[in-house]
Amino acid sequence: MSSPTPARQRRRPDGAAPRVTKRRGRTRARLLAAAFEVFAAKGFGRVRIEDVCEAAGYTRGAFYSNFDSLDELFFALYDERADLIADQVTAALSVEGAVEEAAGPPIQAIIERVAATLLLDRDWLLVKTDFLLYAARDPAVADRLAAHRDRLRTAVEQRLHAARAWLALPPAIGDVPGAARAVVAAYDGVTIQLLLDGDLPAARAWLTRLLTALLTRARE
Amino acid sequence: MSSPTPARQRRRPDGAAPRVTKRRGRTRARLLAAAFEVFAAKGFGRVRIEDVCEAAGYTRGAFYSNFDSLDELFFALYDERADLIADQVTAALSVEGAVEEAAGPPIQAIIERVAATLLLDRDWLLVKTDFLLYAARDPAVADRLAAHRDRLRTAVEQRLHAARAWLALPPAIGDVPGAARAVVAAYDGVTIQLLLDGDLPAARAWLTRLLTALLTRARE
DNA sequence: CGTATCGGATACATCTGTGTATCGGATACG
DNA sequence: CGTATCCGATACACAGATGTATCCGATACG
Repeated sequence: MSSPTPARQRRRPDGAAPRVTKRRGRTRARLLAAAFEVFAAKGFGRVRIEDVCEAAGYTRGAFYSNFDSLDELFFALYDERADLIADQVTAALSVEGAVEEAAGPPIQAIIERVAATLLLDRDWLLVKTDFLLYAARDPAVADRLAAHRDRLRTAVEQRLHAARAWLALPPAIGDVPGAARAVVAAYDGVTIQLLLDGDLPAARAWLTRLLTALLTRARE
Repeated sequence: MSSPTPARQRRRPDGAAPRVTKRRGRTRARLLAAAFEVFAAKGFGRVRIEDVCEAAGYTRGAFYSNFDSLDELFFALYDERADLIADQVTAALSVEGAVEEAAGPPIQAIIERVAATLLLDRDWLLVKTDFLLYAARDPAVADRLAAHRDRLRTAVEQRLHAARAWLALPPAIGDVPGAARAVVAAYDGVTIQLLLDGDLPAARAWLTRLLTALLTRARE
């Protein structure tokens, strides 16, 4: 939706536009879907190009017709999914979506919604963490990842901002931007735990507790 | 120190003890040290056996004489460093070491010490996260990693337990074991941020704020 | 429906990394 | 100081993955 990856076109000596596609889009999508499965299952470092092709039901010819390298596929996959997730989170946290929240202090509702929205799919966390480690060793990739994190953080921040009248943040957290960063940190921390034990409901419950401690003050 | 990896010995047809070593220990140590550098720099998935040997100043003969596979080296490296870190943290958080803390509420002192002790070396975080991703896809490895995390969490928990008289935990955190888990989660969350931006002082400061919010109540 | 272009399959050349067998220098020990 | 054992170096055979050149069926378009 946002920052769409431009559809890669085959090299052409002249600048003429290629006759373009339809079958192409399908195979590209299938390759990306298969790549997600394979990357999640085996980890980026253990994936061979042929693994992806086999999972998608193609041979390497299809791959090289659509991508130049496994890195390029990996990046395209990350961009696609990251945008998807960011859109979902933004929508789920948009103030419009909160009309049914009636009058009561919405902080708890925000917390529940954040915990339910951010922690969806362990496979995505696996791929995302692979990407994180790539980024940690390559500044250019780090910028790309930071952009995605900024989207998430901003979505949280705006939601908190809309509810600032009901907020009583702990002094150590300070203001709304700090609170948004704290939410991201808690999310990251719980992610690690979820990657290790695979217990999604427990991770959600634990994230809820952490967020409650980070975003609310004990009754004065 | 604890759970030392048994020194691997070359296969012998008979059960006789080999004449044993001294040069061997040195090269093994050098290989492990070089492996740490290489793994941190390139990531587990991109490291070739020869990379480690070259960094250590040996050829592959030395490697195969000491290890059976890159995995075995990686595990040995992780065990070695994880034990080292766990010992350091345990020592730094031991109640004995806290005698100079006078009378004042020691919670803040504990927080400072945890933040300073846990966040030491970005390279270690890189290797540890590589190991985490390995563990996330292999339950047997996950157990090994969980053992290390349990050591850290227990060290924190005991320290908090010793200071429980001064503790006023937020209701969402509950008891001391919960607080120890929260500390680990905050540490994990800040780790991700540090991996991305490489700003160690900022990470320490941010961890301090998070821990303050998680471990203390606003004045009633 | 005919045809020009496209997209994926196939086959091949190459490269990189691995594992093993063997050799010669180093080290422990009498 | 001599010698038996050990340990790392070297060379080689092999397996697996990559990238490319080419071919043929599929698809868009007139």
